[in-house]
Amino acid sequence: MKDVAQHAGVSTATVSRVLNGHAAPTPETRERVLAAIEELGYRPNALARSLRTTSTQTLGLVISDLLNPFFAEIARAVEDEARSHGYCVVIGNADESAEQEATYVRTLLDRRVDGLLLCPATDDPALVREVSAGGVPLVLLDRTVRGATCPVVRADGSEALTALARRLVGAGHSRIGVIAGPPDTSTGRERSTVFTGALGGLAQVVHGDFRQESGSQAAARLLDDGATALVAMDNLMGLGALAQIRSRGLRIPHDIALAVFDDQPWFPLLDPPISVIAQPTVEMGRAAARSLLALINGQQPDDVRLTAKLVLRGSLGEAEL
Amino acid sequence: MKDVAQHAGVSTATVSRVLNGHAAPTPETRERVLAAIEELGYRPNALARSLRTTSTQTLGLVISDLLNPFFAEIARAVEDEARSHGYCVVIGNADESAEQEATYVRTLLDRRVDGLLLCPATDDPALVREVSAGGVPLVLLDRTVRGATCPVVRADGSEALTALARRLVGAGHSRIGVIAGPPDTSTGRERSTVFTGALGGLAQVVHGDFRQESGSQAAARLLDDGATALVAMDNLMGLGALAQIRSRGLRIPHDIALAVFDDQPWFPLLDPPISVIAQPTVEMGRAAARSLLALINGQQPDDVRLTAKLVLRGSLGEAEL
DNA sequence: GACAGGTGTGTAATCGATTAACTACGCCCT
DNA sequence: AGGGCGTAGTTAATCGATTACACACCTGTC
Repeated sequence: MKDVAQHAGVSTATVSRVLNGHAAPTPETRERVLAAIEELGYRPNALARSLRTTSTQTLGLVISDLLNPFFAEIARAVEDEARSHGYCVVIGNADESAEQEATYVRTLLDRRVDGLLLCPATDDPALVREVSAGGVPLVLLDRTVRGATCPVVRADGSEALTALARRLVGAGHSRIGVIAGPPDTSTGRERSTVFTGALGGLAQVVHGDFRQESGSQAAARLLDDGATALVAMDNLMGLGALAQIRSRGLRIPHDIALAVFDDQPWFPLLDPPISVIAQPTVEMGRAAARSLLALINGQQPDDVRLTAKLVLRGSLGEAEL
Repeated sequence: MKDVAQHAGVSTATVSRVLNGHAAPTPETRERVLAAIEELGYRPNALARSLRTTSTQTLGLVISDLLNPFFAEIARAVEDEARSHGYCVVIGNADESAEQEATYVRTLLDRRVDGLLLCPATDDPALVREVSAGGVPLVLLDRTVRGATCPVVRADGSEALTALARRLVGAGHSRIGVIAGPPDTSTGRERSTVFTGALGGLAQVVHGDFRQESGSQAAARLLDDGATALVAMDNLMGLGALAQIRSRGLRIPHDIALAVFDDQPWFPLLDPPISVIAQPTVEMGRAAARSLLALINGQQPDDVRLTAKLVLRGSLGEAEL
């Protein structure tokens, strides 16, 4: 910057003013400064700027699992929304591990992100408290924690799950296997609670960890127990369940009915196409980014609840179409 | 930091030394400082530290498309490797757009990342030159650019593609549709060049843009032209091709043979399972991160070429099994 | 012609860390 | 006793920006 100033025959203050679009500098001064910047290929040091202004124009996003396409899509949406407001997003991948999540949250805070979006790996409010105590704007995404005091953006699957339950019961299924998420995550618990509630006593629940392998194992257990329908509460566990079904040579929907929470582009391509509960993923990401930006600007955004929708495609049997 | 120093009855210099594990401070001084840090919940400001040390312990990763599971997996691998060396990764998503890519690269440079990993959206070496001119360590990943002067990490699919070509010809296919990537990306061009070369004159090539929709359209065109086999040079275009095949009610492999470059967890679940050319995705990401870290440490890492493998599963017809 | 008021720039303090250079304090040896 | 030396800790410069305040200059008015 000093070089630029010297080159243009002005002080660094003036260079800074030109850079930040202050009203002060004369058009001709501005011209000279811009020429010097161009000539020297100068780019301002964002670290120094942020140190001085205490604003990084950066949002932190800590997601549960980058390999889960659901979260990848969320990340993409958050980023789009943030960019359109002049913010940049730093993504941290917690890999469904609470420690790694905490590490990332702290790293991001140390780098002074202006706000933080978090898809918490567990229910435990400790980390959320820590962030709030630091006074950093925080929005929870997809999942919540016990006694959360910050805005939460999530999808509500109750209606869709109830409709799904009704349909399965109506089709005569009496042993329905539920592949649920971890009981210490809000989505893991809530989805299966709502669903099993709607099923009366017909459900058998096995908890997985939102990963393919656990879905496969859970499906194995449920199939061994004589389930005639499986519902996976997450796309990766759904993938695992499918693999298990295939490896046993079972046919959908003839031998086993299947539905999955969270849609993926390849579900319609299976034979039969898989029925799903589709979440408004992109809208969730955008809404979360918007809430966070509002919070940063001193507003108090409300929680956002978007509704998930049941999409029937054939994997539940003739009855559904 | 000043507060901590005061609290512990020492100067900020001593606090800094304790923080950075210098030999100087007495065990008891260290103890007092740590106590003060604990008590005040002090966390050092990474911006200030980086400004002073000119090192951010951060790698930049600009990928072509976060929604492409191939790149998501790469990102995950890069991050793992970086973390194990004490580095943090900032991901930028270029969405296959050269401008957005340039924007991200500049943003990351402005934030003084210690090094940059780039999956270039196009062949154009301009951006690479800009980075190199700035003296920032740079490694290209998956794709290269014309006249690249920096280390490149990629998968070599030549053998697999040649084997695939031989097999298709051997099975009697004479109109083979190739759904290639954009001609201005190295992977887009090279894969189809190698493959069509190995096919003699039997190939018809349509270029897509590494997205699902383009794969679908390309497949439509090729099927209209009477192709009996389709090969998609990327998993998303493969997904599109599959959708097109399904929507026409064609059966694999009876009506049309299909193979896809780049494996995905759900390909084996289709009926029939899709034959693919599998890339060592995780190893690519790790290798790229390692090369970049070596570059940062002043070494001169070689280019890395990992080999992709043909995996036959049934979608090419009886002949293959 | 002096003076208020406005405008464009420069000076220097500041953000929160790191670190070179220096000081103060023992301790040992002659 | 005094000089040399090693060690623990302090002072102050520095990284590269922003910005409050001061200053110089110009214009218009009485």
